[in-house]
Amino acid sequence: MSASQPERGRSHQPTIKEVARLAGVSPMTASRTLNGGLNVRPDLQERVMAAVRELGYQRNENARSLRPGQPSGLIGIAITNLANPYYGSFALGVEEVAAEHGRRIILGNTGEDAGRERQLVSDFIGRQVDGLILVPTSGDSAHLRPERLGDMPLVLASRRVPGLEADTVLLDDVGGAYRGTISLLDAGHTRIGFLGNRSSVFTGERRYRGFEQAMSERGVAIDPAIVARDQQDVDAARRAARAMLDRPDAPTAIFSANNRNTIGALREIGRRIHDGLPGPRPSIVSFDDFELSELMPVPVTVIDHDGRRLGREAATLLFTRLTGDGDMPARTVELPVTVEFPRPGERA
Amino acid sequence: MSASQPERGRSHQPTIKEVARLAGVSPMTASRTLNGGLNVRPDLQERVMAAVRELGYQRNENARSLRPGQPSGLIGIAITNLANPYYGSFALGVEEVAAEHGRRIILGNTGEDAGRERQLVSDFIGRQVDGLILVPTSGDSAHLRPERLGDMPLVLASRRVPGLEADTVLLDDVGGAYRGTISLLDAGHTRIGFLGNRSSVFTGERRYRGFEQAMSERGVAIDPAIVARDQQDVDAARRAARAMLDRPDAPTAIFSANNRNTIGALREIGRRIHDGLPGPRPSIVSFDDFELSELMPVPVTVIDHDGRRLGREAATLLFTRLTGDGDMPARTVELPVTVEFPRPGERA
DNA sequence: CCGACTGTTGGTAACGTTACCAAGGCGGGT
DNA sequence: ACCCGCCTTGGTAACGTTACCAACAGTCGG
Repeated sequence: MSASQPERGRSHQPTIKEVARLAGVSPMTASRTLNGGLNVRPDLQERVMAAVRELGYQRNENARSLRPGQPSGLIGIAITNLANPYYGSFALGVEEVAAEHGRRIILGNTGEDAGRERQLVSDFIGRQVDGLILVPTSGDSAHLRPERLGDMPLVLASRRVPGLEADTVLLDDVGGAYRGTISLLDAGHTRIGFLGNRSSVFTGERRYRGFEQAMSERGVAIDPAIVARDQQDVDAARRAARAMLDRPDAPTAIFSANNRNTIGALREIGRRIHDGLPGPRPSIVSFDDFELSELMPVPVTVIDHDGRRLGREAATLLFTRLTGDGDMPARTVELPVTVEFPRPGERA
Repeated sequence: MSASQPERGRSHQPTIKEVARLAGVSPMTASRTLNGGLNVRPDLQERVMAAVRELGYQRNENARSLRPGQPSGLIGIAITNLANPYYGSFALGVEEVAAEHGRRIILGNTGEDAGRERQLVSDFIGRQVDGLILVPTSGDSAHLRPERLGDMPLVLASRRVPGLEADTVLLDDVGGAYRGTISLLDAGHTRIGFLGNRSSVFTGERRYRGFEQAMSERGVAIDPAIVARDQQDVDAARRAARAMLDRPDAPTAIFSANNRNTIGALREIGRRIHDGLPGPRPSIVSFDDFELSELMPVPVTVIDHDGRRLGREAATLLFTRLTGDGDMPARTVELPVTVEFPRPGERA
């Protein structure tokens, strides 16, 4: 699987020397023209530009960045799961800000695999990226330590890495989960189930903490029997929801800490309604928005957040560090989330 | 917005010369070791590898690809809208296959802007990408002509570019739309509305054609009054659906040619149900899947397709061309779509 | 014991670009 | 008229890497 297969020869990209020859000037004059034309006679500039157009010349950025001090103009991004629409938006936000700064992004998908993350980071460094933005996996993170990264600027998104000081953009997971849970308590629910990720997942831990805070603040006990924190996919979430709802003391509301769990829970609820099973039709609070939540057969409150904005903030942090003092202390930006209640009356 | 701000100095990446010095060999021996170690004494290889580990050496891929004939190992991708989950999956598919071939992807978002696409392609070429994969915009495409691209391998995805011969991966838009429409006709519907894109959009045209084919085959007339082909976003789709459903001769079913139109139509239907408005509760056929379609208040048939697979096919076409004969004629792969009916009984 | 061949190593040059320096031309001030 | 300084131009070298060639050591067959 290496890159050693025979490659077809590009039909030859013109170089600056050929441009210079065609324009009848030295490569230096052509280079200066292409870099703003400082101290180049206007008529020569025109000849150079004409030659550029005629040959379809495109500067070789790789060769350019070879010279010391020249940035490559590339930003490396590693994301845990590009198929997740939220991270697609995130990548878009980063791409936009990068483009505004004349940079491009190299993108890799880790699939939550720390080994793949290490490999990607290493490759990015080999391509001389100007900085790294990553949604870190929860595995081994030795490859992100300062002694390995040198002073390569690094921004973490969505999650922190234990023991690593770096610029970070996060959501207000705790606050969002707290407010979502409070809304259930305000509506009179006292038996609330929880679906989420295990505590080793950074956001899983934070969202559970927000849930816990709200419950304890209102003096409502958390029943471990209706807390399920180990679902990674929709089917597991559905099974966990089923187990909860099959209980005689089934919850009247469910807090779901992420999109996968919400979909699973709603599938299970849909099945029960269709099959005419008895038991509560639990309200849902879902961390992560999804479209048409207002058309669900039970009221769904969503805790919404903006992946694109998270990406933009991450890129902004990176460029601030890139253009400013590299030794400033690590900063953390925590983006607000919004709690959107079911539109009144739009639900039965 | 150029890259001319002061950059912080990287703390110096070690070079192969430093590795060689530390290992007590020449740079050539170090280079050979790193490239497979052919004809290098094992003990020297070990010294080199030890030096690599000690210095944390990472080969500079940009310098490497400067030598003629060396591929850069980069694939350029331009996508119209990364925030669209379908294209996120597409990018993931490309990334996976690229990674299997030891390549990385540079990703740009065009936002349906032909000028931006031109800029991205030009930049990708400047970075010496080994190939291009794009979801083309519908604007001017002069920058994609062979005389501009040389023999840079190019794969188009989702859409063709008029007058341009290139490897292409498409969905079976016509067949999917045909089968979806047939399913409505089979269910006894004769008054079917259409929501989609204008005919200048490649998929918009193809999906309408499939719809048309099914209708004419069954001898059912298409009423232009309930055909709306100019909606780009959810709100416009909702307004178009509303106009149709407000008519005395409202359709009893709607064919929606894409996700945005489906969401808009369903929002409008949800509103009417909630407000208790009279009129039909139209069944929907939706080109593009979405989660929880089975929980909608009206039966939804989805025409499903796999963005990741489309991405994998696109990348496969590219690598076939890259490793094989560059002059083989352009190929087109048309991926099948699946028509998923509402799960029987799961709907009222 | 010699020649040929194989295996191993290193020097040189080149990829495309631009920073640095040197040199030439021109204008203005004295 | 002369000199100084600025504007303009081009030559050279260097960035990190590796292909090519040359050189040398060791081995084997005759």
